[in-house]
Amino acid sequence: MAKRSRSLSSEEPLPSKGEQTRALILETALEMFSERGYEETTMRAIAEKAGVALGNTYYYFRSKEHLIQAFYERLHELHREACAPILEKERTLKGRLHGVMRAILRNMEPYHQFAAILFRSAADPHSPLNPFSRESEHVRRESIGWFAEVLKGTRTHIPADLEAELPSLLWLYHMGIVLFWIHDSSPRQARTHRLMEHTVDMVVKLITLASLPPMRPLRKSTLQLLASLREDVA
Amino acid sequence: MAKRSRSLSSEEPLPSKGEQTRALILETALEMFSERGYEETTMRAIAEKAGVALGNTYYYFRSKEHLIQAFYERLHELHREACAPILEKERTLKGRLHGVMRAILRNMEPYHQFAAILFRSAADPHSPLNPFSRESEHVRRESIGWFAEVLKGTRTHIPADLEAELPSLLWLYHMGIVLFWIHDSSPRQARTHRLMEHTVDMVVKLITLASLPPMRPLRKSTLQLLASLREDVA
DNA sequence: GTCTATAACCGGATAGAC
DNA sequence: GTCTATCCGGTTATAGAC
Repeated sequence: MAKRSRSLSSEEPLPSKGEQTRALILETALEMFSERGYEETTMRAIAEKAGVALGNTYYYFRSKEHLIQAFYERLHELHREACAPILEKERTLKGRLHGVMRAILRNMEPYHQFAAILFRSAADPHSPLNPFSRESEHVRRESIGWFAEVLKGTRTHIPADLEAELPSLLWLYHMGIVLFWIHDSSPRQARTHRLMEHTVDMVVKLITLASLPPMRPLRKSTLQLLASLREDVA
Repeated sequence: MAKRSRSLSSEEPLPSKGEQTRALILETALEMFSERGYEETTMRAIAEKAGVALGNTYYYFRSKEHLIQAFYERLHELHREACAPILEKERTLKGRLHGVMRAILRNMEPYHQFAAILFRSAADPHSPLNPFSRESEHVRRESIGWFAEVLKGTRTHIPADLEAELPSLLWLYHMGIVLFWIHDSSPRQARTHRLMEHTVDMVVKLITLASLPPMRPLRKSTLQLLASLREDVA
């Protein structure tokens, strides 16, 4: 998260002035949000602490909500880093799914209080933060990609029709767990972890069951229902 | 929805002046919300159209959001009226559950656009509109009560342990459908209706299955998990 | 307790000059 | 890219009338 110094010849493009200012504003905002809370942190205060003019913060972030969008993307990067080693180590479906889910919950833990705001906006179909929105599409696609990885790395046999649909379904499952997590006021969100562990078990059993040849008709008709429900969530 | 005239001797308490003013403000606000949208309707405009002073709207509604809370309660009354006849007529579990769910979706239909705002706030664990909040407790309890009614009126045998838990679970199921509904942009929310019809079927089959004697151990352990997850959602 | 009128505060957002 | 000035609307405050 620390900004790399400008010293050198790394092959990555060096941050332009604008990128630096943008980063400065974002850092300042996130820091203040977690210290005082979202509502209590005014755009004016962010600008002042960051040493820029109010108008300038709006040059880089279209609205206060967009600062949260930026936070969301950063959280997503944390998830990416946390999931990669798990997907290299674990070889069972259960181990992989459980590992990924636990990593995600752990990453979010410091932001539990603050995340409520994120998901308030996320529930609004018109907000850019809505997980189904165009703005969130990139993040969503990549997340779904991780769940595809979860499936690919195991030796569990899964029929192709189901395997095509499962990544989106697992992503949806993970959103459900996150929704529970937001409302979970137990210490360190222990309840959510319990729910997650039990449901991961159930999900894995269900996948195994649904992959059995005799289940083919039921599986087909269920997948058909899903197809007919899909908007462009993919 | 029309305000009864003051003419008479009905046994209901006649609305006091204050109640009339309150109702006037609420009617005006809801009308404007559905015409122009929530964000576009200012408190000043509501007050002006209702012919009261701005301060007076705040006398009756602590905030703009509380106007939505009032709408939520009104919607709940619509649901109550729509569900009662269904629970008198239908005698099968499937018929009752399906009827109730369809009635709820139909009632909400005119407010699809507008309901997004409601649920944006509802997703915030700190908002009074959150379905798990103290302010929503009365409405939630009554809703859960309807689902208890759905179960009681059938001849389907359901073991006591499951029957105790089911109303809350069905309520949760119904919240899930509503969540889908909010994000459903298909004409007349046709997708949601399709989802509802299929899942009502599945839920009924699942209940029947879970009620079978051989399922007792699995049922018990699942109910135990649920108990351990419960905060005070009841 | 119900209501009016008016002014002010506060903070998110925008316009336009440099 | 950055700034200052301004707008706009939710909310609050005040002082007084019925």
